[in-house]
Amino acid sequence: MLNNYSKEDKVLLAVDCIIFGFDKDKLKILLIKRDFEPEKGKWSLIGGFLKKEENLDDAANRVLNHLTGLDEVYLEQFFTYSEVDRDPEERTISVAYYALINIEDHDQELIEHYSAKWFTIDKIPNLIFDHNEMVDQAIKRLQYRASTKPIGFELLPEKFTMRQLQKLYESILDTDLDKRNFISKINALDILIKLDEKDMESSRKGSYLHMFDKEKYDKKTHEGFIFKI
Amino acid sequence: MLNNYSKEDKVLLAVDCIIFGFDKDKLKILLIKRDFEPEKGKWSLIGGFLKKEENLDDAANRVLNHLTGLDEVYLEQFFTYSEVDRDPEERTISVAYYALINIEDHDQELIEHYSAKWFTIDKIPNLIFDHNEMVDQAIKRLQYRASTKPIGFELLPEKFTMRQLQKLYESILDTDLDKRNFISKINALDILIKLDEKDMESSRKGSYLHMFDKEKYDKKTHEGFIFKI
DNA sequence: GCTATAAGTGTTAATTATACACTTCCAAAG
DNA sequence: CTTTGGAAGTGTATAATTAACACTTATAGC
Repeated sequence: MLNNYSKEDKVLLAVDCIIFGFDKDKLKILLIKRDFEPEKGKWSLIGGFLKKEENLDDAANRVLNHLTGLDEVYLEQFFTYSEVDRDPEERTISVAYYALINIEDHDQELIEHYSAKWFTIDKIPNLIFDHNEMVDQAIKRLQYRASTKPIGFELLPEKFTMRQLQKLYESILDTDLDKRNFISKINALDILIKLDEKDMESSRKGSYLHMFDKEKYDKKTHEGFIFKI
Repeated sequence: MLNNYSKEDKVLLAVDCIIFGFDKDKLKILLIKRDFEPEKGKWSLIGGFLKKEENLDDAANRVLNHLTGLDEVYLEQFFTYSEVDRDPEERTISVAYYALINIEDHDQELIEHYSAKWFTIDKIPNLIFDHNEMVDQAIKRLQYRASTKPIGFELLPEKFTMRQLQKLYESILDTDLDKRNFISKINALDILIKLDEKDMESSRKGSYLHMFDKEKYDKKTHEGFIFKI
């Protein structure tokens, strides 16, 4: 193809994906053992190359679906990494995304097939290339986003207890929260449905289950409501 | 070159740059009349293609320096645009940056040479491709960043009045601020140096000039201080 | 029926944000 | 010399939000 741009350099464009999951009371990310060179055998984010006929969101979804079997997952692009030597094999620019998944949902067989493993975010191993930097930035972005949009629910089962929600925010924000203050803040938002059902796993008394009321949230947002934790 | 990646598609990677300036009491951006096809003659952001031997920050700096003659300008990458047909000429992915410059500083001749023009942000014309979307997102990112980091000063001359600073934040945040509340907030931050010098342009009484005390800000930040407006 | 354990629940104090109006200064006009 | 116009500069009171804090309740398991 000959056109106005034809003398310009082309590059490989990858997407890399930080997959967050929330297990009991820990925020975790899913990593794979890389099975090809360079850096074969090292821990890595999942990634793949952008194809001609797709945009970056599509590519990130495709890559994520390969590993987890999941579709329609929350994904947010957050930064593009471009150091000249970041990949020793060949000049590659990588667009980083993070994904939020319900850790109970993904395809266990696929995970094993890729030798993937969950790591708590305070014990991330050394990763290839600039992937550790990507993880750090993904956590920062997640902290900001989770404070301003109701995306935390993506990491929880459909029905969850207030305590689970609190633990989730504590692990995302890396801080301790006061139980009473947290609950009254959440209640003031008025975007949850409290069920009659109780979760009996965590205590003898049991703990009421809640659901995120997306319709109500959308309606309130439309009327000017701003989510803030 | 033959390697593990050799069957993957390559793409053109561009950088596009939203250049913000602050003129009197208006936030503006600098646009150029595009002088090549496609979309020749239409208003556009400045941009250019990534070269083999540079990273994206370098490319953005290069592109910005071409148009303004400026160097060491505040630049932040904020999003990568990848719709398949965003550029009708050829598949091009674009990484968007915004820049903050002191509007008095740039090279007037270069601006004229490129038929560039400043537009206030509430009167942006129709731009090529997805550039209007880029501008909208740049403004949002600037609003967030200016609330959490002392980057506003990049848009002002070295010496500025409190009123200029207030007008700047008003135009960035697109809101009115109370003069007394604003000043006491800024004073509470304790990161400005008040000079004995006055600016006599704007009133008969004159208005004290201030400077951003970067050293003090860095020291305070190191000690846990968090900038917040 | 006793016990151990997490769930659930309100009030007060402290901090932060908002609302609001008059005086001062000085160049320019007369 | 006096007057005037216009922006600069300044403080307090109220409202809203956030932070600190401890006891009772429910129930499964022994």
